[in-house]
Amino acid sequence: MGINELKKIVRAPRLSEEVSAALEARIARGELAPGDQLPTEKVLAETFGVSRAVVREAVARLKADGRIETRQGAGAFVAQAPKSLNFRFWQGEGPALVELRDIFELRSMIETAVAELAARRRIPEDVSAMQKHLDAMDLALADGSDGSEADDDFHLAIASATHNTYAYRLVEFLGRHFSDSRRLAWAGPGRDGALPEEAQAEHRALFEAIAAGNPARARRCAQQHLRGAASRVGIDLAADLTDDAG
Amino acid sequence: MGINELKKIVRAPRLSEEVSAALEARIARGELAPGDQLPTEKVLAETFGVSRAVVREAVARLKADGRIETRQGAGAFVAQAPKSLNFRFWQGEGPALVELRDIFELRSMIETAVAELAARRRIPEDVSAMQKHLDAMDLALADGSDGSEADDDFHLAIASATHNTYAYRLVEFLGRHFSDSRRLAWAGPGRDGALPEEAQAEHRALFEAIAAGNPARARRCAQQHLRGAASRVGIDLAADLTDDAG
DNA sequence: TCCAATCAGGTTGTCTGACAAGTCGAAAGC
DNA sequence: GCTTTCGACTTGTCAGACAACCTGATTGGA
Repeated sequence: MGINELKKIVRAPRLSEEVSAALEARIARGELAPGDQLPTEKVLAETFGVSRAVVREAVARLKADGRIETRQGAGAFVAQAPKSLNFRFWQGEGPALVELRDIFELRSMIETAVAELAARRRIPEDVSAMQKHLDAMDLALADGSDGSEADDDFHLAIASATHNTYAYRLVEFLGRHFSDSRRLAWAGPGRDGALPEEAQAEHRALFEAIAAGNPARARRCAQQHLRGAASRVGIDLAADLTDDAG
Repeated sequence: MGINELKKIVRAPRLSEEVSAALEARIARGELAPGDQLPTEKVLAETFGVSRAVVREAVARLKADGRIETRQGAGAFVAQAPKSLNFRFWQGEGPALVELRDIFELRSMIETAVAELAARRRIPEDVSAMQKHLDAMDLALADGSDGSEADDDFHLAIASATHNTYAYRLVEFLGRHFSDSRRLAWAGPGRDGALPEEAQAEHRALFEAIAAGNPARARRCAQQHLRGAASRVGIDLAADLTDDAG
């Protein structure tokens, strides 16, 4: 019922967000299939009890997400194939452990390949950039501050060394979703343990393999690092991943 | 009416897109650093010579992308680290040919890892699903029809065999943006040549490696298949990718 | 002097009404 | 029967107004 939805939306924090979320839900639920035409902005405004301006902002958001397309004079339609990938890793509390494992695994798949490619393609500028972020992490380790940002930058520098724009963007994308767990690994359970030091050792090994231009070793180091990172948040990645791939 | 037809072809520029692109460029160029406050909507509207509604839509888009954040009463600010969930490959028509190599390369990186994982995890149901799509491609090959859909399904079946939701979704996403070039490989330049047959041979080798549960061979087959696919559209992936990774 | 409450100006969020630009189907004319 | 024209409809844009909210400065008292 539209009325019940309306009641919830009245005087809610961000009207346009509520509307876009409601439309998104309809699409996800299959009520609006790809190719279907959305109700007109006028109808939507009346349905949700908001002005057309709010509806337009909600539509603009979905359009930016690639979920719908609009044609002036014709209407708005559910997009056939979204042009952007929306990994909704978790909403609300946190990810299930199974999902976390999948994510770490995907990350491992990609970053090992990235490390390998970086070892082939890196130029001196890439190496010095990596070195810089590695030093920053050393520093953070020494004074006990948060090195998760340098950690991020280090991995991005590796991705940058592939000289492949899309690989870089994918790593960047995945890294954003990992900022929480990465920060956890820095400031989390192992404050008194040697967890960050362990990670840093892995970082250094990975760095040296890439700097030395050894693709196979870079791959192995990246794999080991990702396994370590996973284990540091309580996930065993090596369960059925024997190391015959290196 | 020649002019009007031309106008039809060249999509009319949306004002809000121009504004958002301009703002995005400013951010990318560093004129607006993370944390900086954007000019007010009023100023932006005057600057670009558009109404505030257009500016708001442009801002809404950047907000949806996570590039900026707004606080009612305070202003709009460049996001510290974009935390968008969107991985947008390109906006508009499609990638430039120069970028195609990067994309094929990324695809190769991912699908080789996917094939390897699929070889470890596949269960009988996965194998029969792959077999089904392989047969469909054989059929399409025999009667000369379009097998690109079965081709898609085959690769998705492999991704599904990893039993990793996110890996599947990533392959699905990449595949969608590759439908054009894949169709090209089927119905394109090699109508009289043996290109589809060549691809099918690669498919079969890949299938058998996964079905046999041989991760290393699956990886090699996937890599060879992607290289073949790239070469079929005129891209040489093996330029600096020696095969010491298998 | 220091601190807290208050106030004023500015900024985003929303509403309303209007017109321009474009689409689509049906009626009108040949 | 076919093409053209027209009109209703939809999205895109504009303008002005008010509400909700934030921020910094002022003001008042301790």
